[in-house]
Amino acid sequence: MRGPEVPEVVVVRLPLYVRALTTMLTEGLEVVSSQQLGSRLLMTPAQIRKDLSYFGRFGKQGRGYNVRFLLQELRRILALDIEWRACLVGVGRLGRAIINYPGFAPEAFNIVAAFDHDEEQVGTKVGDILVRSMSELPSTVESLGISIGIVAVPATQAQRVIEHLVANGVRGILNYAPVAPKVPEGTVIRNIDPVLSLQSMTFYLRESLQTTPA
Amino acid sequence: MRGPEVPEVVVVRLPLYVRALTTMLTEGLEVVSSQQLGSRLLMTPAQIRKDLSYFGRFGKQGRGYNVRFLLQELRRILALDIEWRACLVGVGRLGRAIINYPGFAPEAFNIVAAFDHDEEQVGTKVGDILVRSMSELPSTVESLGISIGIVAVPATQAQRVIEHLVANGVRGILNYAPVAPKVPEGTVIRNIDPVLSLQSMTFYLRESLQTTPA
DNA sequence: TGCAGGTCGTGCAAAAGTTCACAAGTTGTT
DNA sequence: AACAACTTGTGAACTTTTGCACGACCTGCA
Repeated sequence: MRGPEVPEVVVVRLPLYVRALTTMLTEGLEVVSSQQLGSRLLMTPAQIRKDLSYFGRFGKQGRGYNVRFLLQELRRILALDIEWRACLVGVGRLGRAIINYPGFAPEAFNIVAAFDHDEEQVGTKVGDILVRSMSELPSTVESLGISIGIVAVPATQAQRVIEHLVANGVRGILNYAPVAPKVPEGTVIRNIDPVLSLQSMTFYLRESLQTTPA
Repeated sequence: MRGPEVPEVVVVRLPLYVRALTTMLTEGLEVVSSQQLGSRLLMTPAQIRKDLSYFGRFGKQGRGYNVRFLLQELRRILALDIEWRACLVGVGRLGRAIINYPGFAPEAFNIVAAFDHDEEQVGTKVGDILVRSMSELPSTVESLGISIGIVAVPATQAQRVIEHLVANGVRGILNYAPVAPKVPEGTVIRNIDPVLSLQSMTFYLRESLQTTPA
C-alpha cells in the first residue's frame, strides 16, 4: 500500500542527521555535501545519500544539500515538528532523574504526567509534575493526549506496566527497566539499558587488558 | 591470528542471553533449548545456535544447553567474571543519578571515582564517592585501575573529556552526552541517548497518530 | 535393542544492508 | 561558450547477516 518500505536501520540513523544538521545550522553553514556530513558522522557519503533517497530528493548536484531545508524535511519525516506528550511511570530515583533531565523538552518531548504504584508518593510533586495513582492512568492518557510512556519501574513490574500502557492507547514505550519486554504489533519500544552496553563493551576491553606475554 | 572474527552484532546479543539465562537459573531451570531461549527473547533458534557457535560448542544434541554451564561460559567470554572499575566524569544531575543507579554494582561494574571540572564540587561527596578535580584524573585512573569512563558532561565538553580519558589509558567509554564522539582505534564507546531513541520512535508513531479517513 | 522424538552445529541459500561507480546536472572560471 | 571541478541519485556489485535444512547425536521408552 505505502511506498517502498524503509528499513528500520535507516530510520534509526535519521536522528543522527538531524542532530548534525542542527549543529551545522548554528555554525552558520548553509550548504553541506554528503561527503562533509559523512566525515562528521564517520559514515560513507554513499550511505547518507542512499538513506535520504528513501524519502525523496533533497540535494542539488554539484552543490550538496541546503542545511536548513534538509533539516526541516527530516524533522517533518520523523514527525519532530509536532509536540509529543509523554507520561512517566515509576517515580523512584531513576524516574525523578528522568523528569529532571533537561534534554527532552528542547526537542519537543514533554513529560506531562507521572504515575506511581506507591500511594505514599501519590499527590506529591516531582519538579512541577504531580504524581498520580495508577488508577488515574487511563483517564489521564486520554485527556492529556499522551502517546509515549516512559517506564522506570523495577524489572519485575515492567512487562505488566507496559501492557497497561498499551491497553490504554499508548503506542510508544521508552523502557528504562533492565528487561526486554514483549509488545504487541503496532507498538514501538526502545530500551535504554546501560548495563547491556557495558556488558558488550567488556568483550573488547578484555583483550587489551590481558597483555599477552611473549 | 585470532580465530574467526566475531561480528559485533553477535557480541551485542550475548548480554541478552546472559540476562535470560540468569533469570532462568533463578527459576530453577537446568536445561534450555535454543527453541525455548528463542521464544523468550523473540529470536529464531537458529540465530541463537549460530551466535553461540562462534565461541564453541556448548550444547548437547537432543537435550539443549545446561543453563548454569552456558551462563558461566558466556560470562567468561564477555569477561563478566571479573570486576570492572569505572570512573564518572561530570557530577551534575545526570552524573548523580548514574552514581546512585543500583544496577551497575550487582553486575560487577563499580564506579570507584568521580571527577568534575567545577572546583566548587571538588571535595564534596556523592553517595560515598569523593568528587575529585580533573587534574587528579591521570593518577587516579592509574592507581585505582580504572578501565571504563562514564561521561555525563554537557555535549560541548564530551569530546574533550573523552580524549582526556583515552589519553590516560581508559579504553571503554560509556557516553551519556547527546553527541556521537569520535574515538581512536582500540577504544570502545557506547552511547546512551534517550532523545535519539525517541526521535526514531516518532517516525512510526506518526502513522498511527494520523488516522487516515476513508 | 530398536525406535520415536527431540536438539545441536553447520554448510548453504536467501535476505538485508552497504559501497561502488557512473550518468546527469550544477557552479564557477576563463 | 567551453570546460574543470563537484555532487547528487541510483542500479549493480558486493558484503554481512539471517534463516533453512539436514546429518549427527542424545534420551527415554517399549
